[in-house]
Amino acid sequence: MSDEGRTKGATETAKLGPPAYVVLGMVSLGACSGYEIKQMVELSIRFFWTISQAQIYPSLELLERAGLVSGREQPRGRRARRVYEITADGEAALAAWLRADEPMPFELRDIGMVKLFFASALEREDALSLLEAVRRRSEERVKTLRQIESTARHAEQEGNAYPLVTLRLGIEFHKAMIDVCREFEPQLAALEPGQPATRAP
Amino acid sequence: MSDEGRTKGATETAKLGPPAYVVLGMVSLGACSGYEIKQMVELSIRFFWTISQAQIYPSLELLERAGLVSGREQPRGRRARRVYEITADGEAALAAWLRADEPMPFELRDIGMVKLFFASALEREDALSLLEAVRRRSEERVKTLRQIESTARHAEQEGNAYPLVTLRLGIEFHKAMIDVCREFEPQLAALEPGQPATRAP
DNA sequence: TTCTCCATGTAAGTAGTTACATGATTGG
DNA sequence: CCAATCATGTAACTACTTACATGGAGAA
Repeated sequence: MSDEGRTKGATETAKLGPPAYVVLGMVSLGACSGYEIKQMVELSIRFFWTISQAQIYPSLELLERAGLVSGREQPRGRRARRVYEITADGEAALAAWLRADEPMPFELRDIGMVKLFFASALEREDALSLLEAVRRRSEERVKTLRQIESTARHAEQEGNAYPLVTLRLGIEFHKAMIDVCREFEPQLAALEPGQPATRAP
Repeated sequence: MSDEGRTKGATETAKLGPPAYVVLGMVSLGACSGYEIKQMVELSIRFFWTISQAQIYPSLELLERAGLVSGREQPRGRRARRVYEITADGEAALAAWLRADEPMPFELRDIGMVKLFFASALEREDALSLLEAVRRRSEERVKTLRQIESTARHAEQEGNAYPLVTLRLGIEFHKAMIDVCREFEPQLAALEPGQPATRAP
């Protein structure tokens, strides 16, 4: 516990939640305005973390009060705009969060898998289309992620390989899901048409 | 706001959310009491869906009012206990939900991947331990899931193959994550010690 | 007797979203 | 001039969790 720096920063830092750190991280990567942070999230981490606009502006205020970012008005023409930069304290706080060995639960909430789990309540044909729907969803996702790949490779060339790592993580686990679906589809298809999806005991 | 639902079944069914269908599904698989439903969730779908006890009892009431389950008091000794069975309407509603082609978003919220995405703010050593932590987490998860495998195989032998499908889905996508981590670990380790985790442009 | 499990229920709180509200600027 | 985009802010709401509250039953 580094209770060393006892600017009010340190005390406030303790209560920051993941959304605030996400905002801080995006500012550290060069996102200036709240609007830009939202866009950057949509272009990058949206597949494993989302944040709504309504969370961003309060988070920025919080971070500024804690001294982790500094903001100033920088209107574009007559349109109001506040831009932020990360401070030294902010860099330290971000790194401390990244290093912290708190639990990192893998939180998955997937109605698709839930439905599949209960698919014994369906007839074979319907269960098969459910399985196919789950597969197709992952195929779509892989396609989408592949489209982002060039951006991530570009970031890698510029010295930041981590977006590419998380992208690969996403691509590969959806590919794994596709494989499992493909493995079970023929087995299901082999059952008698019109039968319940379960076999008799 | 509530149009005093006098046509029970159809109108009420429309507003059931995922938690209620999960409860319905568990009753359909033989879970009797609220307590047992909670336990069954913890033993099965907890890795892709969770439900807290505080949601279960209200859901059961809702389902019963909608005629999708029927409950009766069945105390064990002097200990109060209400047991439920799925009704024909309930079976139909469950199947209709499973067949519905609503969107099934794959919702993942993973602080581990978020941290990895921002790992360029760390020095090489710390970034490497983060990557290793993400890998170890998946290794743990695979271990846990393997322990459930026998239960799922047993269910398969008894005619319900779907728990095994979802289990395999979980195992394989975590195995994919482990592979990606193992691929990047040596690359990171190859960088100079003490260097920032990013390479120069 | 005391600990753990069985069993239900609810009040209070958190985290997050959607939707609304406002208005400037740019590009076709 | 109209639509899309840039830009901020907030009120109301939903979904869900945590924690508390209660108490019987079985086993050590």
